[in-house]
Amino acid sequence: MPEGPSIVIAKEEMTVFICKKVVEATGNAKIDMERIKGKVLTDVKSWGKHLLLCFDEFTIRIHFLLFGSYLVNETKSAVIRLGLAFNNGHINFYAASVKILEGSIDSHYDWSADVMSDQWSASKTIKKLSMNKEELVCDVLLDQDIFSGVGNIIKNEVLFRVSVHPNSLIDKIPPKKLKEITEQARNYSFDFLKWKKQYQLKKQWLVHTKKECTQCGKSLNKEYTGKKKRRSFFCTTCQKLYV
DNA sequence: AGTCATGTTGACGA
DNA sequence: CTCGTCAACATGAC
Repeated sequence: MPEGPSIVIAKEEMTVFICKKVVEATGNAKIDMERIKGKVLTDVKSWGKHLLLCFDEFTIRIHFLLFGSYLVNETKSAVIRLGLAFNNGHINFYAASVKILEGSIDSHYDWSADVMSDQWSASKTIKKLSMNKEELVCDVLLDQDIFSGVGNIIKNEVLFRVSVHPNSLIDKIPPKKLKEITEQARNYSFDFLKWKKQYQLKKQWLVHTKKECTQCGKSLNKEYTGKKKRRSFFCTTCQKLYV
């Protein structure tokens, strides 16, 4: 479920409930269910991996972490974290992090950081990169304040696309290359969205979980890289290391 | 059947 | 105070 494009799909599935009143709010989430009951869902938004259910004076923030899931107009035999019933259907969330954000949603998020947002800004992203020169590119791509919505799959695929080694230091990557990384983080995210909708995301992976390089045929490296120690798949021949 | 993973937070100690 | 490390959460794919 987790990466940004998947949250966009979730958001799209839930727009049918906009302007509808919550008839019943249930589940074991540690939030005030009574406060939600009777309120009208005013909008459904997303910021990176956050799914945002907006009401007049507050927003329910859903984060699926690694194992979270949701069902629209369906139910499965699992503990419901949050269940919202409307007159035209219902949503169930499972194993997700649920939090209430007070007041205007704009006060909580920098929309220009979200790679899926129409307010996304390449120039602001590059500015943030210039403030993180001592970091490795594999860490920076996973930094949600810089590339909100990018997850480990997108990280690996983007680095392969632009031929950059995950252990490259931001300071040593040429500006033109940094721009390419930034633009591809967004481009790949939209490809991810398209492929996921066609149920052929995995089929499109060029490095993630792969054994051999799809470009040169040599065997790929699998390492847990950077401060974040997330697994990276890369080709030492095709992906240049900037240090 | 056991291992691992599209993720994040908070506790703890150095 | 800041940094790094680790546990915790919880589910499905292989």
